[in-house]
Amino acid sequence: MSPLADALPRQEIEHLQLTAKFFRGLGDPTRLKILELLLEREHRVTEMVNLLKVPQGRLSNHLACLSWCGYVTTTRQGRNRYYRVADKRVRKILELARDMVANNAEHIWACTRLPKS
Amino acid sequence: MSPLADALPRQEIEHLQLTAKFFRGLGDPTRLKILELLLEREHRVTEMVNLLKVPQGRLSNHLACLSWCGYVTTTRQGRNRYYRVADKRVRKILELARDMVANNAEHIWACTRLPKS
DNA sequence: ATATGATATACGTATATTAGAATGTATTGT
DNA sequence: ACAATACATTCTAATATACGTATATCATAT
Repeated sequence: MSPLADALPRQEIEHLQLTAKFFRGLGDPTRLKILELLLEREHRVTEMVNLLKVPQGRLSNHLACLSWCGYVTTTRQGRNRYYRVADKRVRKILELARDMVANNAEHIWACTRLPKS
Repeated sequence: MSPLADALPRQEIEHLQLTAKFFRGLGDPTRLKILELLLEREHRVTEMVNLLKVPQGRLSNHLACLSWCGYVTTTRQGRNRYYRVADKRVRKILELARDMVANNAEHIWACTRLPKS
């Protein structure tokens, strides 16, 4: 049962849940770094594994997450799969966030409320 | 130990973690709805409790989260506290997200990978 | 057909986040 | 001072998410 179920129609709740899920796609440092790499140019999985030094399986999971959320698209070429940023809006969102975070760094860092980490 | 610690300088990792935390602030439907309300006009806590029908304590927690992340600011007037959106960039981020989600709704919804819910 | 390279998926566990409920702190009115 | 109103904080249990590791798939080369 959604916490908003008493106040809002189901359709609106679902849309909010969807958007929340969408943003959680950006809520992980590894995925953000992947997007930074892909904003420069497309990459294969192995390239990113080498650059980020994270286990391949985990990277694939993160890539799947980004893909589901619509941040990246892929094409296959032989046994390689190329990932690239799906949309110009991704860059815009990240730039806006970067600016806002720059103004707030210490504050966010100090936050010990709901998001613990 | 951060998963990126082998590949990136500490400062960059911290910035990524900060940005991730910032986005997780938007990763909850209740907080998104709060922001929608506040994009129309400022609100007191009790007003939002009435509109959203969530327990006051929980709403305060979400508001604290939004405040730490820099999405909202507050002022006190007597025993009321008024919340408002802190920055025009908040609206922009949410609009970009709304557009992207509209294009991807079924896809995001179907995602059963990392973010389980 | 088999082996190899490249990528994807699954599962158990640790940790992070949210909900639920109760309690605490200011501020105003009487 | 006392009660009432408005809001914030804290604790615990339930749920969600990321990690670590192992394994599976898929395309190509031999």
